[in-house]
Amino acid sequence: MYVTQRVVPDATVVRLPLYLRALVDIAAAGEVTVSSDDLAEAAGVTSAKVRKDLSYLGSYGTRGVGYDVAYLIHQIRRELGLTQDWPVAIVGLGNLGHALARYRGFGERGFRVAALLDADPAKLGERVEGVEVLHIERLADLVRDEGIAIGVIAAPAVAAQEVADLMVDAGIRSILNFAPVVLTVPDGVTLRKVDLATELQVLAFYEQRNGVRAATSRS
Amino acid sequence: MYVTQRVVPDATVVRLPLYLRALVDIAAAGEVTVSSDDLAEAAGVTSAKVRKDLSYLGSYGTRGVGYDVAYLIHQIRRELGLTQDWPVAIVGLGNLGHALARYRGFGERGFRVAALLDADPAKLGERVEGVEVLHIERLADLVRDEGIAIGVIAAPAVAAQEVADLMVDAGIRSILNFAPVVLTVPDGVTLRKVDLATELQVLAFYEQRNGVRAATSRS
DNA sequence: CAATGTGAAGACCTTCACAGCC
DNA sequence: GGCTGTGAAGGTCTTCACATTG
Repeated sequence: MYVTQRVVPDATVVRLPLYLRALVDIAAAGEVTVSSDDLAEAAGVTSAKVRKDLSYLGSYGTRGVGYDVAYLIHQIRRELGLTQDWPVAIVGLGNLGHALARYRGFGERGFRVAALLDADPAKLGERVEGVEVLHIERLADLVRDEGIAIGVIAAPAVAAQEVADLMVDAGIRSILNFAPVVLTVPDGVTLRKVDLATELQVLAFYEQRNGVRAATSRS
Repeated sequence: MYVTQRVVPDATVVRLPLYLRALVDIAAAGEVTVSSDDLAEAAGVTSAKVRKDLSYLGSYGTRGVGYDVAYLIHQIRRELGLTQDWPVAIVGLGNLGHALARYRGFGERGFRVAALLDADPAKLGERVEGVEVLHIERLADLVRDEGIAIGVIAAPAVAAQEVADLMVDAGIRSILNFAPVVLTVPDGVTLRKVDLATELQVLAFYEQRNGVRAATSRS
């Protein structure tokens, strides 16, 4: 058992998907190499940040030339673990769960919606994009049979912690939570959250601050 | 009055909604005062962070006692600009746009969905939660008539920049973008983004880095 | 005595600026 | 000459630790 040593900073990790998307666009435009300046522009960051971030992955650029687009795409995919398919389970098929189940962006990026689960008997049996909605108690089976490693919580806030516990018990170690509630998970489980109302509240703060009097912008 | 220039750090701003939600729960549980320790636990952060964050708003606590829950809720609401209602426009009524339009969490937190817009004639006229879907060209009128200050982009990636431009032209200065693309807006416009596929890619990174333990039977 | 409020220290992240290499 | 890769500097955020206060 070895302790994982951080090589890539967290701040860099969240930008890698951004670079990846920009690079895919650049490749589609027929470019073979790209400079840190151009990639920075496409990703909406500074060129110093691009160079620093990419330097954590290794020395994949060529001085005086730039980065080989196809090679860099490959390296970032490898670093993000996107050379394999990740089966995902979505729990909770209300409005948001349905939208997520139908979202094409997941499949396009290698995340296959392998299971849809709900606790409400009225929702069972329905098919969304060809995947049948099963009862939540089937989760552990599906994790084992489908190799599910990532769970998405789209359940109501009151049920979210219970769903998280079930996911952890079933062996899931990566959870994306959309419920507006603070979840507790054991060490070794990675938890990220997307909080829609919070995003609007943060916008309201800056709107109010800027609205009172013209001020500097944030982005 | 405002002799001191009070600057709330960005990192603190994004936590204020978290504290607010925790405080509302605590108030509902009948608690009158709360310590930084308890609030930290409820919000999933450290108590030092809570005290530091709240100190940017002013000295609202009482040493030896804690914070008055109702008063703190009021102060955070005021700081976030949540003492007023914020009319929101959602542009793009695909899967995600529909889900957002039906999401109750917005209304509960003072964000009223005042307008639904799309460019696709096939979608016009439909009503979601009582709000009619109108053509995107009506945006400027609605911003003026409804006082819309916040725009939500749920349009396809290829249309997102165009939508952002229309929003800016219409006078919107706060934008929440769900399209997986980098947007450019002028100074003075606040832009935040929610990128669903990116969240999963970040999870995949940590899932991979934490080592593929033999917990699942992937072939 | 309990718990806040806050300087100071430390960790982390960003930006600068330029040496090094193609 | 052009552009990467990276130490160093500069900022921002977090954590510590304790003086201060009710």
